[in-house]
Amino acid sequence: MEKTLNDACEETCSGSELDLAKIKGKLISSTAALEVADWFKALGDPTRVKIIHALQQSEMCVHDLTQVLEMGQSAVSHQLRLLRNVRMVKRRKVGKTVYYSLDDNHVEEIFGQTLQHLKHE
Amino acid sequence: MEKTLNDACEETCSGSELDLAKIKGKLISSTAALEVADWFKALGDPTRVKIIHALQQSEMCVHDLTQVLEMGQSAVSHQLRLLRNVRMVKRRKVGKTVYYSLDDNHVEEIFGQTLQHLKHE
DNA sequence: TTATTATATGAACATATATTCATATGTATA
DNA sequence: TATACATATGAATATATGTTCATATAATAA
Repeated sequence: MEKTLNDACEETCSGSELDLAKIKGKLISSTAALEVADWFKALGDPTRVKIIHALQQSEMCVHDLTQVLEMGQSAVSHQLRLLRNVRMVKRRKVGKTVYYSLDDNHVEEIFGQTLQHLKHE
Repeated sequence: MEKTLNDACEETCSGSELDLAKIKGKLISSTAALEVADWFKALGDPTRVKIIHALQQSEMCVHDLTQVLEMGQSAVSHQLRLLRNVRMVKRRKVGKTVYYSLDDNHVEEIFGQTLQHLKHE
């Protein structure tokens, strides 16, 4: 009798040791994985990392951010929108100017922990 | 005397309130921002989120991961390489099969905290 | 050696993403 | 009202990224 690829592998690499069905059942759902990924993705760009880091120091208007980051107003604005979409930052309007600040304590925690982590290795 | 764009804005949106030069001086460097971004970027894809989540349950060989994730071997292998590059996972070879496991306690912490965080909002 | 199995990897392709440009929107001021 | 200013946004473009396909590598067994 022919063995299928799966049968063969289950014998060798895991079959007897792991209950794949059980692990598969416990695995995070695709939609949840997407949500989590989108959240981390927001921190996965150097411009946005800088924005978060800057706003950790102080609330700032868009123009200030363009000065601090040395980037175009449009680019900064686009990234702020993305960060707003995942609720990492919020805005406060005063006349013509819009002040941005962090809107998620969790981000500050994670961010600080990760900075420390990456420094120490 | 003409006012430049900057002069004008400094008066209105921040000039008197924030010392931009000081904030700029404290801002994370571009290379550090890139490192941090790359680290978070590794968690910014649903497939890799699933891999991390699965390995949190148990060490597993590549073939097991393909079964649990219901994905092609090549795709899984490529993503594992990426996770290895940022040292989130490590491998252990036994004969033909390669067992992967988490290689970063920090990842587990961050990951768990974020799952909780996203569930609660 | 030859065949089989487990994993890795380069190339190709499709999709996603970041920045720029031009312009729109909203607000204050002359 | 007309003008200037601060920010937002759609379109375009270049680059990055994820998956697939074909194949390479490494280890084992026949």
